[in-house]
Amino acid sequence: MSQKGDKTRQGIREKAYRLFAEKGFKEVTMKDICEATGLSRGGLYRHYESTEQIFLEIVNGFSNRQKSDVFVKMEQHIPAADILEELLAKYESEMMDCENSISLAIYEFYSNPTIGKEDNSVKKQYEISKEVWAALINYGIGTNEFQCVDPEAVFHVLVFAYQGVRMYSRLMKIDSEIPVQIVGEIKSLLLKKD
Amino acid sequence: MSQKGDKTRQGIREKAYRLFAEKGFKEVTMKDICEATGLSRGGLYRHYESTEQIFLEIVNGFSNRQKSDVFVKMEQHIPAADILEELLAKYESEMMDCENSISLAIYEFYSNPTIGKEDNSVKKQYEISKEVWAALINYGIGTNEFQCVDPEAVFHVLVFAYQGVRMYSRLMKIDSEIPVQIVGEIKSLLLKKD
DNA sequence: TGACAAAGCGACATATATGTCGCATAATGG
DNA sequence: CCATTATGCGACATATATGTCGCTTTGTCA
Repeated sequence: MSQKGDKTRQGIREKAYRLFAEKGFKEVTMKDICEATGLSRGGLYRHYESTEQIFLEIVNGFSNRQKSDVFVKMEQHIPAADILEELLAKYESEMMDCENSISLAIYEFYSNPTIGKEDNSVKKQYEISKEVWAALINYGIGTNEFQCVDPEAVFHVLVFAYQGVRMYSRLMKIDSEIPVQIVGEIKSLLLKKD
Repeated sequence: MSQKGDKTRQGIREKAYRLFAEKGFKEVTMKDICEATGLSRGGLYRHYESTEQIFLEIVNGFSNRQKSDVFVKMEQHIPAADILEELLAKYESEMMDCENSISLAIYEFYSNPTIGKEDNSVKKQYEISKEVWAALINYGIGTNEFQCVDPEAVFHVLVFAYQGVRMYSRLMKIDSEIPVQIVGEIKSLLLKKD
């Protein structure tokens, strides 16, 4: 039952992801996605009825993946420092992956008064992200690897300041060392000196 | 000669500014600006031929104003701490002024591959901003009010991290204390303890 | 105040995106 | 293998934004 449809939808999401990350949400049209996937208009509309729907399915997808990743590693008793390292690396690679990151598209999507006003998927993603970080930090405090810090504060610095820095340095086309510094500061904020 | 035209153009820029700040760059159409100003299509096109042109004129306008403001105050030998306070307050009020700030629209404008690719106005604005901050910080170091810090680093933290935090806290609809904390940290980074 | 220029108007042609529909083709399961 | 359903196609109607143009109205200045 419908294996091909699933594959097509996944292909659509993958192609659309790159488009959203490169151009932002509003800049991407159904026609663009048609061209990227090789589907015709009718073919695409068969699976998704709007860019909004595609976007939301992408966004919801990867916050859930992130969540399970970290929780699985904590259950395997992998050192908190290692999980932290990996999570930061994932942020890093996501940002580097495309000319511009998907984060801005998410911001654009959510801040736009005409779209996604009653939708709370992005807020939900934020809650999930916060939950993941809080769990990791508390876990690290439990294993005596991390200092006693406020998980929420660390999360805010990371997600907000770090991504803000990334965005703006890319905007200004600066090879700024600031993002690297911030990652370093987050680590030193968390990790116990020994 | 042409006083009315100047006044109309200024009105267009003022109305358009609010639209860009609220909705981002791409979301604003010439028709929107018509409605906001009360002008007809033909009337608007008489003055500006695209939203891009209007946007650039706005952006170029206010970085130049900021520059002269700070330099005038330094010439009047106003204490560096006071100028700093005022500049931070201006950032703050600009961010609070609209539902969303113009900063995002600037980012959107510049990062969009299809627009403003060869234009360097935004980069120029960045250079001007950096120049202003560097001058202020060096001035404060000269008057022995500020500690010896790297002006560029402070600027980056301010513009990048601060605005990133602002953006994301608004995105997530959080009444975060982080922006306030960051301003506090910038001040303590700069000001000498006495 | 009258002539000329500037500003403003709205209909029109053009371009592009959306969303739909009947039909064609390909996959699936009995 | 055939019937049925899922998938894919492209033309079409609709909607919205752009940019133009001839005409009217309003300023401006000699």
